[in-house]
Amino acid sequence: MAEKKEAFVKEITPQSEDFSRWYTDVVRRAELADYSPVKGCMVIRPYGYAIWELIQQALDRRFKATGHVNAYFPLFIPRSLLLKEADHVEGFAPQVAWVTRGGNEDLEEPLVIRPTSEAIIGTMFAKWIQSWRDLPILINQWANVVRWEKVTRLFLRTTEFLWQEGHTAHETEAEAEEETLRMLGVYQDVAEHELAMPVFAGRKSESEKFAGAARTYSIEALMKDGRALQAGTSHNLGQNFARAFDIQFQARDKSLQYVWGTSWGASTRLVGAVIMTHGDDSGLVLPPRIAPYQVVIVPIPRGDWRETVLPRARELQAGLLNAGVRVMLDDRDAYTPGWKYAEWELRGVPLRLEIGPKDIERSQVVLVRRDSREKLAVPMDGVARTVATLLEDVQRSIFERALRFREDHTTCASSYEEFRQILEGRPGFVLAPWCGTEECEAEIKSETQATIRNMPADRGTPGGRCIRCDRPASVDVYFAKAY
RNA sequence: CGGGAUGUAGCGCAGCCUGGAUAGCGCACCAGACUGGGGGUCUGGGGGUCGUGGGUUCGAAUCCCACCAUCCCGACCA
Repeated sequence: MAEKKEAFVKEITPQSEDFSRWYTDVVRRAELADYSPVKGCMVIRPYGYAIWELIQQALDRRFKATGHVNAYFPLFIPRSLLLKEADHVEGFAPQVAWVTRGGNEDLEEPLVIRPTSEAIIGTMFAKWIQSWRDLPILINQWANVVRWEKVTRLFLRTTEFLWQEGHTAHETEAEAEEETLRMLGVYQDVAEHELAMPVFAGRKSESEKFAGAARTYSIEALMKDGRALQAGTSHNLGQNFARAFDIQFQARDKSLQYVWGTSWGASTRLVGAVIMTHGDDSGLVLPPRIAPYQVVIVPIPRGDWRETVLPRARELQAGLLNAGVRVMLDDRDAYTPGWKYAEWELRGVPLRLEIGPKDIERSQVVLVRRDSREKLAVPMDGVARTVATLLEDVQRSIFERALRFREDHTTCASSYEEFRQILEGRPGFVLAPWCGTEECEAEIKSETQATIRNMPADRGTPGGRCIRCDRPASVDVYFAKAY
């Protein structure tokens, strides 16, 4: 069995041997991305970008459905604007790239390349908002941002990355909180229903919250190596940026008030999350909803296949396209069928459709699932329906598999000893009570490398005691070693 | 940014220690033929500023210095 598995794939380091290397191998071999000549910056290749586009669409249609509109703000932010919100500057200063020269002259005022756009968007909001009737403002932007990272990894952390950032302004605190949680819910929905990736949604600790936010929420996913990955964040900014950027409106009672803000973002990191949630030793396993090709047709070239098999393959392709399936017909004759099987499995295509002379004789095709490698012969009539059903089944199966994995790797700890043992032996999420102090949080981090990922909203712990200091704890929190 | 490792063809590597003639191997790539239901076979072929810059030397992939890049492990982050 092990030998057989070996035969399926070359060129990829097994996950069990070196997970990091497996990840890099898959990204490069599947042609999702490549290193560029620019330090810390990657090139997203067409296949990887196609995945991103599908994720974008999944997010974007939900943003639109919740009343948001897209806009675009400048890449550059004048230094003085960034400085306006104290926590914000302090948080981002170490990661900011500066532009100090334009053409042959030093700039009067240096520009930062946006690490995020609160400053510039807040400035514009101040101009656009006069009255409560202008509220809420619900804007999203798709953009690139730059954060000067010291250590980079393909998709997970690069100097420049693509994301979306939503920015909203509201009349009341309650509305802002509602918006923050609504968008957190959108992220959770996309993660679970499009990416088939189960996540824990919850609130970040004070030390982990966004620089300048009142409250930060996140969705946290579990990668196959047992480390957690933050996959999306939503911030309630309170009135912090409103005060810093003077975003005021005349309220219904004629008084002058500061708006309540939110911002929320998800990035190309999601592509990395998908890879590490579903991938196996043969390569990528893509959720059908975001797979650039949901089906690959491999014709079996035998004898006069170009006259017999290929036309049928084209008909199948047309039929599937017609049914709204993203399908690729791999009719290259420089490669053998076996080679193509391995190649498209490596690239994570959820379903393979084989058609050869024998199948035509029997009016059938052979379908093979990427997730289970299950092979089944199905009648050629109605194949589009079968494919649609199977795609849904793959989508559901890989979500369930990922969910089982997360459940198997999520444990409750009641003592610090137990807590440490879990993190050593079987990495994953550990749910444990926490007293709420930064001291305990920091000590746990330095002693175990685990950080607080987030705090589930629905988990109070009456009578719980902090895992670290044994003082009464108010909340259960998810700890994990994280990316 | 600290600790460690590695840079030789698209990818993976050998050669370096002990300097010497035309820098090799596997895979990939190109041409053709035979093939084809789980990474085919044969024949022929193309491709290298040996990471970059300096130095030592009659001579450097090989020795020395600096820089750069990538990976791994830590501190910071989406």
